[in-house]
Amino acid sequence: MARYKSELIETLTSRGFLHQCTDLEGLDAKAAAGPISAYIGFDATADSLHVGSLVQIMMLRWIQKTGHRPMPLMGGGTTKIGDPSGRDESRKLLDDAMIAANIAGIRRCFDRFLTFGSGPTDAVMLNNAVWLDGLQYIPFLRDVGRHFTINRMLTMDSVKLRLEREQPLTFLEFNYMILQGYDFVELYRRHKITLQLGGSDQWGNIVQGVELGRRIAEAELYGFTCPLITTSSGAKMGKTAAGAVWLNAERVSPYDYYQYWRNTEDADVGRFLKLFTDLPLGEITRMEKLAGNEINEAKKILGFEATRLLHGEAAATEAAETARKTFEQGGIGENLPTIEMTAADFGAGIPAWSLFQKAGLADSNGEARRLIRGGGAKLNDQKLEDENLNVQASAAVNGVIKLSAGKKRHALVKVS
RNA sequence: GGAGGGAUGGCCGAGCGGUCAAUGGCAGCAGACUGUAAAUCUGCCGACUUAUGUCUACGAAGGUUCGAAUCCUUCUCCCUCCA
Repeated sequence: MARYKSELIETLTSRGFLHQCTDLEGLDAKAAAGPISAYIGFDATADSLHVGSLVQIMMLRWIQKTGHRPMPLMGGGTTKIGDPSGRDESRKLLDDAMIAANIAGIRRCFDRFLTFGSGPTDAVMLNNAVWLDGLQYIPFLRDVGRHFTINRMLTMDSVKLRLEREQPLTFLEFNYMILQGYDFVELYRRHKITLQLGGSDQWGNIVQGVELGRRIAEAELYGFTCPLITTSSGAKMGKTAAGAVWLNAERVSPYDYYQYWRNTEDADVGRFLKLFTDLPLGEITRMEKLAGNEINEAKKILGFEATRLLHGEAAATEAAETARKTFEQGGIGENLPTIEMTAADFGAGIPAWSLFQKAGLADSNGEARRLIRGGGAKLNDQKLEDENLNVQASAAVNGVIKLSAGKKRHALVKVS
């Protein structure tokens, strides 16, 4: 059945991770012959990764699960430059302290998905600042710069698109791909890394690295990219009303994370199960066949599994349970966002719109009013007709007032 | 160095002396339909306890005017062309 010799390539291809590879057969043979080390570069532009990076993280996870060594590379050095790929404007430059803090935050995300350590297949987190910061300009130009032609660089999409749109591209950013290519060679020399993975937008940069390795280190390097993951309706992964879906629990709670996956579009369920969970393919194939209402069961599994990977079994169970109570029983789930108030805070009563604002279901009082006027607000599951309704502390049932904005957004007010 | 063009709400983009809290589109929120989906249709979409009210806002600071996003001056940043 298997089309490939190595478990690694068989897994990655059958689960939908393959977009392009520099030499799929060669890589397959190498992976079948013994453990290899592979890396993916991550920018240190925020203190957490988000769902947009999850495909890459899952690739590293499979690297490890199939007996190889995953090496997440932090762009401590390259973050000071900014990748021009896919953007018209230059990135803001970050200073060292911020980058260090970001790297520490990102490390916590990785801990969930990879096993770190010093064993042969244990992950090690690397930072390209180690070799980039002390780089000497003239030697670098002579050793590395000579292998890059401007002619070639101008044809790279990241550069070409910027120029075609007549957007400025600074020399600083122009150097990004050279440094990324150089990273690969350094990683080969230092850690015997022979495979770079990345998103499809990194293809050009990856190929540069593979070629540079062949030229200056006689290394046989491989590049492998995964497709840019979008939803079936074309939206990029990981963007919601509230902003990016971060992997950090402080930014996005396990419950919200669960809900994010629970609300996946029908057409994406199978694909996402393959990409974002560890479930066996056979099981996923079975779930993909579910149609109509039944596909919701598959979405619950997707939500649970994705949350379990990131936040652990207990948090996933709790999130699923909260969702079940809230949506299927119309009751009160424990994990809903909650604010605390005392009976004294209520005084003679608080207007309904104010309560919605305080509970975080509306950004401003005006928005809360509009929500109620538009008929989208509920208090203890009763539709609110009057935005000025005076809510007393006694409105609490078992010490809790449940507020709802629409069908999906709920919050609790605990009255003590 | 010289000559032009531009900077408008989360984004794109109209407006070019009053009727402008500012047309449109996108995004977002809510309602209907459903399955906590998608698509579609409808409403909302600066803030203020809502008020034919006040305040803040059209790059920044001044000025002209009864009145300025719109006119003038200076400044900042960006782009294009010439040298």
